[in-house]
Amino acid sequence: MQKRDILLKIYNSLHDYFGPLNWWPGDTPFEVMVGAILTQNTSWNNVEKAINNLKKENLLKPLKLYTINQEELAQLIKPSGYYNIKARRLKNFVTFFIEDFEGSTEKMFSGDGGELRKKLLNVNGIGPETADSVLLYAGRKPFFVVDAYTRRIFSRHKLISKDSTYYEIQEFFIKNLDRDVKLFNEFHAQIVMLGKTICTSRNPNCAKCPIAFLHVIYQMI
DNA sequence: TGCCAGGCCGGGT
DNA sequence: ACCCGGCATGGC
Repeated sequence: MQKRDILLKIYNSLHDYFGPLNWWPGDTPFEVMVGAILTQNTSWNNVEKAINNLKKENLLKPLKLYTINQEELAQLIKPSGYYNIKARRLKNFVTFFIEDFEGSTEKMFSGDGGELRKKLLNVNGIGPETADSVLLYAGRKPFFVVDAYTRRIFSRHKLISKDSTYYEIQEFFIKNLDRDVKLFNEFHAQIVMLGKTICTSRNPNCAKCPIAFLHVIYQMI
């Protein structure tokens, strides 16, 4: 069986099992980008609290976050953890967003995303996963997002090596899938859903994966 | 009750 | 080029 067919089968199984997930949770592309920074190594549940604090104060807008005092911002996003660092990272990103694109997502995402990705990685506090999340979920550009769940699940099932780099894992998916925004969007969401609901344990013997998913994996190896 | 969550940076080898 | 400590709240 080809890698390509394996991946597609896994995707179809997950999609059948969980149903369409319609990611990313967020009302606007700007909210998606803020969420992408706040969720770094943090559960989404905590991020929602921080985002709600910002919404409640009507601060979830580029210019508001551009002008707000960083210490005040830190207090508001406290529930999301690492709040001092994340306040600084949000400031860095919003400054970039305002000064390079006038706070316009249309301007920001006008290209194919290749140049933008490099610029995003130049913003202190934005690494490869956050950059790809921004590109895929806020900008609808076909960049596959790799996260801890992706690495854990796919290496545990021997589909990638345990110590592959971010880019090696990303290559594995991009090379073996059609470069399609909708597919990349839904696939990553399904992987996170799988990890969140039944596979959060780091125990390598974890056997709580959904039957449909396991069936596909064990059929191949 | 300790362990973990949708990473990333900076300093040290 | 890796490796590692630090960052921090809330849920189970």
